[in-house]
Amino acid sequence: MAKEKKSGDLMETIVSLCRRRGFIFQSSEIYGGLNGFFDYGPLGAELRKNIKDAWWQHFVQTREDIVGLDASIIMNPKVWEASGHVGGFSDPMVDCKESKMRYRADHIFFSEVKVDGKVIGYVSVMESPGMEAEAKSAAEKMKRKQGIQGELEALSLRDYTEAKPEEYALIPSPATGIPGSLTEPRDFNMMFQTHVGALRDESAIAYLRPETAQGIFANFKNVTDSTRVKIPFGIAQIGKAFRNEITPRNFIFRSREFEQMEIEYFIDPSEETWPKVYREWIDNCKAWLESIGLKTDLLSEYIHPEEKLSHYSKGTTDIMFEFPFGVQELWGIACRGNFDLTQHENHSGKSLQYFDESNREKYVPHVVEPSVGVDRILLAVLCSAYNEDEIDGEKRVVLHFHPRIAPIKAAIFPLVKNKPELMEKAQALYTSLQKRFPVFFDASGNIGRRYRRQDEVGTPFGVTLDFDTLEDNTVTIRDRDTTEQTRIPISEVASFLDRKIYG
RNA sequence: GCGGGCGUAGCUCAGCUGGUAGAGCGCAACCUUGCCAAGGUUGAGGUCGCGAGUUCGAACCUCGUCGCCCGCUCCA
Repeated sequence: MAKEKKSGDLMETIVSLCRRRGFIFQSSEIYGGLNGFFDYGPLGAELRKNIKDAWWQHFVQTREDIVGLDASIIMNPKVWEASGHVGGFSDPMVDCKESKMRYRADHIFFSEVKVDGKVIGYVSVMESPGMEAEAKSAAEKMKRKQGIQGELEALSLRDYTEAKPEEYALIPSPATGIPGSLTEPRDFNMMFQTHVGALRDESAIAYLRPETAQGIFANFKNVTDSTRVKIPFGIAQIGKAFRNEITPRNFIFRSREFEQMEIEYFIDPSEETWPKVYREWIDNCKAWLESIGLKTDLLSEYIHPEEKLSHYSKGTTDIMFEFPFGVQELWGIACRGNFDLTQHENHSGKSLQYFDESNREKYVPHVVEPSVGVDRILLAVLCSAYNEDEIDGEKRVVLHFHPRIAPIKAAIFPLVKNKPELMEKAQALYTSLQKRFPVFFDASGNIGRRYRRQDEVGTPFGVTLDFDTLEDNTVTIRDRDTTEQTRIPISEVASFLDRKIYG
């Protein structure tokens, strides 16, 4: 839920930095770009990979109860019928021709106004807790205005998707009250379509997946048959998903091609189990976000109100992040019951039951689903890390990335360029470190400038070789955040970095 | 998609009432430099988002298109 807006300036600054230093570019920019698609540059690609690796390591490789999966992007279209995406993954929209507002059709409610069985007009209201009362008072006002006596019948509110074509001209817009100013509902299916095989007819239609979750559900049986997982267990997946969003916005926050990191954590169906697991997952996800360096005070939780939940959902909580453009969803943790597996049972005709040895019971497992976007995390990481401070009165731009996810771990600097012994030694250190860490070598310009250049891309350490190095084989390590320097033997640089990065 | 604003070098911008482009920063090379964007010299980089039209002539006017920002909407 977007709350108050802050200045967009910070966002623009970050977008500009991303472009300038090679984190993120607009897709196919030389051809004018394409709305809702982005390319990750050299530093962005590293950062992205580090985020995914950190996630995979935390949630898959270091856990005994979660296994990985990498499903195909295009699947049998029946998967999307079962999941409800073919029928329901669209938002019918209506525009108000007078007020220029756009609404989701199922957010507008309307009713005919009847007095003594005679229709005297229509009222419409926006979906809200008090919409019944609001509609009733509008109906009464209409009755008074038309000077009609008699008994006002109870209103029957329906949403705008249920309006009959002949009613479009009669229903007023909630914004203006003028009948007929709304357009008819128009469908926006958000799935990208393609064709599989040479024929381009109806039978060949397929979709780019709009979420990775269904790849997990569709493989539930494969995983339980081929591994020895026991409930509770999870299946994790990182992969691209595609949604033809009506309005991609806020840089990479909502794009048309994005990457998800999802887990379906399967549990027994008892009423006691899910609330506990649900809470554990919320805490676990927050802990991971903090472990990659997101500022705790920018995180919050949003619990979806019960009346907004889908019929099958027992609860959903979003971990929110305070972006420069508002507080927005970062990570959704949803308790989806056994809806998805049951749907796939029904549509595929295959049993997706699980036999629980512990109580000799057969059931379709329930699921808790933590789902997060790589690109959203990356944006949150950038926003959280970005800072401007001052060093000796000079402004500095710095990205305070956690060393674990920083694209470059350390930069190697010979203090000056015109001393061949220094250059040689620095080169040798660089070459040896390169085998273990992404490191960067820079000998151009004065040392201060080189420090600043690395600050701006979030390199946590600067290793400088100076004249003492030639005497005693020590180097200085300069800390990005404090700018303080410590001197250590050149032979200990690798283990120093290892400790700082992996703890 | 609808409405409003915008689009000149990597960045920030200048460019008079139409006469085919400039600055600062950044970048590269060299010199200098014993630790936080120093100094000097040289240099690279723009068919003014793209495409049409008007005009003798368009960065500047008109239309279209693409993209960006804001609102409606969206939720990983």
